[in-house]
Amino acid sequence: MTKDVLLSDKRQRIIEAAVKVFSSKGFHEAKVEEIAQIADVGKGTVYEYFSSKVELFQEILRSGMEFYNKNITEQLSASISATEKLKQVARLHLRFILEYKDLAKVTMTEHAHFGREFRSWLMKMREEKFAAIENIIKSGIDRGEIRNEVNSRAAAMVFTGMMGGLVGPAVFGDEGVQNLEDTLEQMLEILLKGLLANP
Amino acid sequence: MTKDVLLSDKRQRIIEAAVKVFSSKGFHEAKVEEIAQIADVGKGTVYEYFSSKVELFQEILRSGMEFYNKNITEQLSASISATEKLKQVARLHLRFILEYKDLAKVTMTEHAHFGREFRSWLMKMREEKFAAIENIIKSGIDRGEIRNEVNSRAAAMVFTGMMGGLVGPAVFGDEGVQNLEDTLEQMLEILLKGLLANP
Amino acid sequence: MTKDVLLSDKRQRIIEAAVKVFSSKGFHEAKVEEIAQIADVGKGTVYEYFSSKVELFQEILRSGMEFYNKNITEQLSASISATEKLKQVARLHLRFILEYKDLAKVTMTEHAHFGREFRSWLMKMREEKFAAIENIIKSGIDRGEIRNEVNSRAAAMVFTGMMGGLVGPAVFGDEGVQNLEDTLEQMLEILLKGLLANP
Amino acid sequence: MTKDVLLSDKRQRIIEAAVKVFSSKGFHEAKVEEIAQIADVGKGTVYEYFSSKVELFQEILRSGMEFYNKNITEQLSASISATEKLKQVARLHLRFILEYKDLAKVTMTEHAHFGREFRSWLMKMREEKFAAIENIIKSGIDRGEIRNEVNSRAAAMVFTGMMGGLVGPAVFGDEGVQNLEDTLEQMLEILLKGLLANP
DNA sequence: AATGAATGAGTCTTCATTCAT
DNA sequence: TATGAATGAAGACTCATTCAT
Repeated sequence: MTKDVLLSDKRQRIIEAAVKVFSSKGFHEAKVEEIAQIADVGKGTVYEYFSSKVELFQEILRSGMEFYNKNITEQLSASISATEKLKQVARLHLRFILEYKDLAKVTMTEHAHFGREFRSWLMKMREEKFAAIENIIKSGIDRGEIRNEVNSRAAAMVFTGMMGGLVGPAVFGDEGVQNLEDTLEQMLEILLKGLLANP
Repeated sequence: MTKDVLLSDKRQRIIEAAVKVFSSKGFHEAKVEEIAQIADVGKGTVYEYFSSKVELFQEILRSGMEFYNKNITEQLSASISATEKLKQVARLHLRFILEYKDLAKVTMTEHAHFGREFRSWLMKMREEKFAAIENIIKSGIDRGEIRNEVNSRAAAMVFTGMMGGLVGPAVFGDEGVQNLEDTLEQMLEILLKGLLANP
Repeated sequence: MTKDVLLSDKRQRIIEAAVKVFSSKGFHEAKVEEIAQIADVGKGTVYEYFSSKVELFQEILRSGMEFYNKNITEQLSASISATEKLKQVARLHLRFILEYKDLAKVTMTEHAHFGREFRSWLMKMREEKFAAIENIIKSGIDRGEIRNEVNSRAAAMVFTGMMGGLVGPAVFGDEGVQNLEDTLEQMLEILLKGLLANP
Repeated sequence: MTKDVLLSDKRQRIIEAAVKVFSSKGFHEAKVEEIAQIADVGKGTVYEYFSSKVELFQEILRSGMEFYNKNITEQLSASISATEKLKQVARLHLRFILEYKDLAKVTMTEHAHFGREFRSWLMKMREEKFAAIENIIKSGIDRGEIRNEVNSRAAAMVFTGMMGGLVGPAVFGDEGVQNLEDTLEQMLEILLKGLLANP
């Protein structure tokens, strides 16, 4: 019992330390030794839990994405209008990113080092998220909420791009961006005006 | 003269090779030796023109941005409506990115390694571009083209984010994204509907 | 009692596992963990019985040599001619090697790692074996069985070398060497023809 | 010119240093850094000439064997009796081993680390040497020099084993073995007495 | 100016050994 | 006694950079 807790504790500490270091330095500048130090474990211990630096990075991405998905999915109300759904997703997304800035940063950086296999997994993940947004929009069109002329793919792209445009600077900027929630509402107002049949 | 030409020829070849390699491998996986080989110069020659690998990377970013700015600025008609200006900027941007995919890729990747100085230069650059967009929108509001209620900063963010959402996959995706120009028009239709006073 | 048995059982299992692993991988490529796994004990347990990997290796050599000596000595008839003794030693040696191939392999490999102390113990062991052969030959000369002109040291060297030439490939070769016993008889025929006064 | 000389000079120095270190410590205990130090080059320079530590070791084996073969082959008189040929090979072998003790030591040690490919090349090499000896013996039998009853394979094995029995201790023994040449003659006397039809 | 051989600082990774349980 | 999680010393290897030619 105690052991299990300790074990996962150590694993968790390594992950958290890695998120910190990867997010501030990027994959290559991150040193395994520094991660170990911050996690307060021996260098070798990192390799007890992860077979390599790459595997540690990928594991962070993997579990980070899952965590994100669970987080968003669980909180998303089921039976509301498409308009409200888009608003909710946007707000949850922003809140998540701000809450887990470092994790978000890791997720957004260089993925050059990985095998084709992992890269295509990553792409698939993104496509799934994109498809979810597109589906919300499609259902909005079906329900007459959103204008008929709207191309769902283009609309989803505006939505995801818009979110990226908002959180990107927030995550990478040295100084904290202020009033993000207000800005988000204003962005949503514009987007929805562009989408809706009867704004 | 001939010499000068040869020299700058070499410098140019190094830059082009570096763009190729940096874009396909990222900064750290790019090897100076490979760049030299592709440029068909000796490894030492790279250091005749650039004091370090980092400086070469930064120079590419620097000149790439200048090139982008000149390219867009020069082609942008002066006396047209805000609506047309936004459309033009979007189209020119897309065309530029597709034309200089590799350069774009380099511009979009990891900047973790650089000193505060360079990073803030990069931020300033982006802010300038952002401000230009915001100014177009402001003038649109002033001229009554764009709705009064629109927050210019939020609108500019939607615009830039939207562009990022469009070209990101185009640049990083393995398979070429089709119909980008069509998609752009549909995205613009949505955005402008959201912005304009009398769409 | 039961405990003692269990303990020595464990010790024995570790030795047997170690022989297997050392013989197939050599000292350095052999991992303590693998030995422990094959012995079906914990990694730490190995260190309950042997103070280090080197000590385990040396213990195998030590006990292996003792085992060999006892094996040969016990089976060697006392009152027979030198000729017959040489034949017997040769046959017993071959049989032992084939029976304990892995152990033999361990005995025959790299001893570079050990302290001077252990290396000289090893040398002493070999010299003793060599001396035993030489004594058989000397007695053969004394009894008129073997030619007067024969140099006993040289003869012993031919004998031991010959045995090495026979079993070396048998132990290290990937494919099992066939007809080793026949070949040994033919080798003995040659050697004895060379040694004996009245072949 | 100068450059070529320098280059091969460095490569040669690395090989010689490696022979020294590999022979005294074995493959695993040999450190690349020590080899570099003894060769008086930087650690990285070793990797300019050899792609890995293993490759360096294999190259030594490869070129060492070739050197040995050339050395023996070139000096071996063509048109002499089988008896004289065996004597000559034995003497040349001994002389070579004593001259290149360290190289010989390397050749005789652990080959566990290598891929199947290299190991079978090594086996082939040995088989060729063995076959050469066997052929000398066969021709001796054909010419009536050597007894009809002699099994050529067994005889070749006695010969090669005998040589191993002589040079092994000479190479690995801490103290120089004396009178090796005398001992060899006495061994040859025994062997030839055992082989020849009319000794 | 151009080159590429030479270099060694810097890192990931392995694994024998320890020690708390 | 038995264990295996934890450790860090040690070492192969990489590659940006230098500098003699």
